[in-house]
Amino acid sequence: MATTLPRNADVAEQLELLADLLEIEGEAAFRVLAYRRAAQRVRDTGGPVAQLALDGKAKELPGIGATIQDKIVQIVNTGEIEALSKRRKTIPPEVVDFLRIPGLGPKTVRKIWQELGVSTLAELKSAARDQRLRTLPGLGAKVEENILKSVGRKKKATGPPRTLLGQALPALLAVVDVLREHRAAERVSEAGSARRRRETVRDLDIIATASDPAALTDYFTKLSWVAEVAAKGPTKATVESHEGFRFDLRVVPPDCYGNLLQHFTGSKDHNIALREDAQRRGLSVSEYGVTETESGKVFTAETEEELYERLGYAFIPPELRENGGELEAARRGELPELVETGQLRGDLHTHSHWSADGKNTLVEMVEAAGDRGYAYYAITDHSHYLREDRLEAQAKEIDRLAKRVAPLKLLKGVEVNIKADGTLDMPDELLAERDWVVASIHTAFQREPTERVIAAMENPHVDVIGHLTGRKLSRREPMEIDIERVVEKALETGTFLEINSQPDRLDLSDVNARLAGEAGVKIVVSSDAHQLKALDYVDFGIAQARRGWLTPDQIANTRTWAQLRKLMKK
DNA sequence: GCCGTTTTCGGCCCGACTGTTTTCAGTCG
Repeated sequence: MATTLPRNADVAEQLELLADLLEIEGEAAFRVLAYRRAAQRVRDTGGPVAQLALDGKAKELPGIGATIQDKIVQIVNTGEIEALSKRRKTIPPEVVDFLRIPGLGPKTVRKIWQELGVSTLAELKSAARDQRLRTLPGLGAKVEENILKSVGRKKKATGPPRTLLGQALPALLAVVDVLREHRAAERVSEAGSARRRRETVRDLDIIATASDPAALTDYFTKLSWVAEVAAKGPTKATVESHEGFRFDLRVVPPDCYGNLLQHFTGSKDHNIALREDAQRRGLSVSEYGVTETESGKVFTAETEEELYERLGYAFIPPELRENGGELEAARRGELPELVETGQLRGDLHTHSHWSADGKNTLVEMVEAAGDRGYAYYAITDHSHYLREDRLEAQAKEIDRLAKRVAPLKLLKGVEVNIKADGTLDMPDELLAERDWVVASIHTAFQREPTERVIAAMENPHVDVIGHLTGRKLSRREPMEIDIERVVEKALETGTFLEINSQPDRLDLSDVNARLAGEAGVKIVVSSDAHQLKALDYVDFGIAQARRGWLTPDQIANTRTWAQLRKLMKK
């Protein structure tokens, strides 16, 4: 029954929990790692892995073998992996939560649980308060202090929340600028998941070379906005800002800046795969250089390009470094030429004061679009604010403005709502008068969203589906959209799919964007701007497209309007 | 548990920091 298949996120969650439980049991580290890797692979896969497992094809995914495939089938059949059910009976549920406390790893958790019989967070707290933890070898006052501090703060127990890239990146780049001003600083760059432009980030990573690393590290920990210094050494420090951002700084000598930047940009999975591959070739890779195991000879790189070349790869753009096949592609010289922000010729999803939630007037928005150098610009105010005479009034204003802003081509668009029953809330004859139609779901997210989207795509006037899954990062889960059926219908009908650039949407996700792109669906990158500065959000949308391996050819609005029209329905 | 231009068995990334220690295990990224 296709409708009851577990989602990839659910499968991954079970694999991760099993890994945690095995680790607490003291299982061999590599088996634990195998489950974690499999979980990550499931998360990064576009289509339903449960279906692949049923078809016996899940084991073709890297990191998933026959054993884990069987366990995924168990989830389909009984709802849970057997080995997981079994261990749940012996390990108290809250003991797993101990792992979320900073400084507590599996070894320590196991010791506390087994030797002191502590099995809930409340018991853990009182054991710390009563100074009973320090009776265990290897544990002292500091651990107790740490537990008392973290257990009280509920949020901390699950780690700091992930922040939207759209909020974190400006803060990160500002700190980078401040560090560049220091006399000891030579080169400073953002790194980590923010440099890879992941949609949300946790730690904000900065790397640097410096004439005096200790001085720069020290300066970093003493900046005025630092609320807490979590770790500090001569070449590495971690601090937390008052806003709650965690910044990591790491400093190395200038001649291995390329090695460091590559190392600290990650992802972890990319680096592990790269190092395993290097090791098979007799090379050991670290942030300081590439060492030939035999001779002990060390190769350092001032740039990432040199480093990847030394290891036998084409340069891999940061957005692709997720161990999603980029290493193999780079080895063969088959990486895609990724789309860039400057290649967008127009914005095809924008709002003005004609939408009640639009913050700027039509004139202001259009002039800003002109300043960006766009060739075309679609005004797609919400359909429900354009009832009766308002629609005509808005159209007239666009017409007047169009003459003034030529050669910028203004498109009379609309964002039409897909209603709960799958029909659109603007009649076809009015849609037909519009140059560009975005159809989106804004309500009744549980009501058969796939069927409704498919119905919308069958409408000959609908050009693109807006923010397909309706997710709001860290606020609203995506709708249960069957992406493969949507992709199939998009190809059949010639409907585009949007990458919505709003920092809390970024919808399509990177995984879905890649899936759609590979299938041949054309993607539109749009700002969905409701105010002037939101026009810049396309930078995030383009980053998302790059993370989806998309080339300019796959992005419809890298084309001229004349070229784009030829791709549209009929 | 997974995987293979040295292997279907025997390996499995690498280094920094912390706390508790007199040389290191555990944790973290």
